[in-house]
Amino acid sequence: MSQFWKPGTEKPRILDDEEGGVLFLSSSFSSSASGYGFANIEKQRQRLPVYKYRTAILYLVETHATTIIVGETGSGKTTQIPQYLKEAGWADGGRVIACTQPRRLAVQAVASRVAEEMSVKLGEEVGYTIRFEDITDADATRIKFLTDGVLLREMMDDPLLTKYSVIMVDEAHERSISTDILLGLLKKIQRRRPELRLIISSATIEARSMSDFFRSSKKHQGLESEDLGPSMEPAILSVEGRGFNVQIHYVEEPVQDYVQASVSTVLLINDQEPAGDILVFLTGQDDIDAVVKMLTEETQNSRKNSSGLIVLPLYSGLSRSEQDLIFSPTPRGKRKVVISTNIAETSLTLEGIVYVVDSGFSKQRFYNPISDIENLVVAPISKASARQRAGRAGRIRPGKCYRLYTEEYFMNEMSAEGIPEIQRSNLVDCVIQLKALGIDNILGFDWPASPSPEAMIRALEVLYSLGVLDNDAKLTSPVGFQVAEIPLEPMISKMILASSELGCSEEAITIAAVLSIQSIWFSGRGVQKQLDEAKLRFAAAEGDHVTFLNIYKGFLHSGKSSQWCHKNFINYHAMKKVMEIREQLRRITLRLGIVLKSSEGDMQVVRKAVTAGFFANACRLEPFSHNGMYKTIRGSQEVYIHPSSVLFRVNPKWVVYHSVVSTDRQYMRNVITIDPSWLTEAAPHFYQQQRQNPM
DNA sequence: GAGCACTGC
Repeated sequence: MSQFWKPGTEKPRILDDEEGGVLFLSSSFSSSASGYGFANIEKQRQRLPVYKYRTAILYLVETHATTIIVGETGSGKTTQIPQYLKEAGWADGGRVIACTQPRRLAVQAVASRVAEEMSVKLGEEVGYTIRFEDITDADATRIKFLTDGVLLREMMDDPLLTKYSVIMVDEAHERSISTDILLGLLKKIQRRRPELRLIISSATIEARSMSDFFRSSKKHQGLESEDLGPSMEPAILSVEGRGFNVQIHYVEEPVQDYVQASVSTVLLINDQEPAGDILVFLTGQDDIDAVVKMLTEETQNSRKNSSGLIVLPLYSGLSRSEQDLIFSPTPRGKRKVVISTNIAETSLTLEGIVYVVDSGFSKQRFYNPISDIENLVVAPISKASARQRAGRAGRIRPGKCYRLYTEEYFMNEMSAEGIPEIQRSNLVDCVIQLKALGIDNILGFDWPASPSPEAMIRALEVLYSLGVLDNDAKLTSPVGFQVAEIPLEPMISKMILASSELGCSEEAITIAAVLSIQSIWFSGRGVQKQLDEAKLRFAAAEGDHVTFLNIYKGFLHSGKSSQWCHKNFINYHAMKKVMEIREQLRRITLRLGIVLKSSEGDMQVVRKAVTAGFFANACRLEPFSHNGMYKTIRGSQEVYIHPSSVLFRVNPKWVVYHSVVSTDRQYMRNVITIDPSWLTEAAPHFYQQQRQNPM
């Protein structure tokens, strides 16, 4: 192990490689103090790296329709730029400055921070909107933070987003589906509203390609070069961050087994490096549990330094209390080692990390439009992710990042950016959203990154079979518009609409709410057996959906008690979320004129309603199958009932599923028994067509 | 016999 590492080249900053084409403005643009009160906060604000670009930013926004700001974390761009814009008058005359984030937590955190800096009450001049929470005042709010998903929803009522003068899209480098749709739509809006200003902000963006995207609107616009109005040429500005230097180490030879290599590297750091916590990036729970186990054994068996290690796993499936351990301060003389998934790359920030070990891999979603199945596979990360991971070591002082791959691999083989989510996903949600916004030519939509035509066509097919789109691929009335209005997967929305006619809409919105969250079960480690036993208490012969109804009934009966949840291995926070979504759905369905009605225990109509939404996911048990193999009716794909389902090992002949998870096999999650005659009833042409053209 | 991470009127 001693010659295992070679020190990487000393680099002044992590983000120095190949950000070609980024304009770095000279300090001659630096502005002076703005003269706003509250000396302490004002001083703090002035110390942020973004401050010296204040005048430059305002100048660029004034003169360019789109400004692209490349800035590392800690530059202060998210909190400061909206304030600069407001100070410069962009919120005068009742106009609003918007700033979008991909995550709810970030929206709340940033909004509170800005309200505090401006000494205003949150929800007045500064507000935020996320699902279930609108902390804004229609008359008073001038700076509004929101998730990009909420802004997309706002476009359904106000397609040109007329109340906003400037829209800042933050974290654009993450390239989430919502961000990409939003960018495509904002570019369209810009042609109709030349006065609208866009700021695209991002950490390690391929600024050039984003700029190309916004520039190309010019050619569509024909003659527009009157002297008035902003330049359509996007401006690019780079702002440095405030992180500390992170020294990069590479392995000399490719590692065979990154699990083993992570363990050795952690022990090596612990042996040879001064105090400071370690963060290890692996791919998933399996890897993580393996490394935790190996390190824990090492700690217990060794009389050496490694006894000072506190080893903690981190992934989203952990319970709240297990996650809280991560944030407790490291005791003196000890060293914390956090073994994490990608969750620590963007969603969670750990303080006190000085060393990062990067396996070079993460689990990523890939969608196969032919089989219509999303796969979760271990894949190499991008350079942008590698930098992001390394940056986690430089938050409190200079740190080190140990990459479990060679420098040659990083330089020559690692791709610069990850594949945008929109090219790795099922597009049903995305297509219906665009249709609802009046975008008829989906295939011709101007995307920052185009999804594959196959995926697009598959989405159109599914929506057509649901009766959401007509022969001309236009939204049907009323079903199409109603499905688009309900903020759920279209198949779930269709189930709700069908339930209205079947007289079980109360049950349907409960099922819809449960299917919309990850899991309602308590996910602790080492409680598997108790969890299985608890599940049996609610299990229904019809399947998981009916089981959810039993749980919901029990929860209500207990007075929504957290102890009841605890006793039954149900996640109380998840149940609270179910109640919130259900309440939202209740309001929406009432607005759509759906009468809420319970089937009073008749589960046959409930199963019919599920079938009406999910007929495309119908499966039949293979005759003579001894291992529970099913085949999908639509594509003859081999699938199995997931072990978490109440129908696991029961293997009824006909089922529909909610989703498939794909590991070594394709597992159906959330399964319900059906009668095959309901399929032709629910979707006659879909199943007729299937018979004629078996796929 | 098994789960990357987010998110929505």
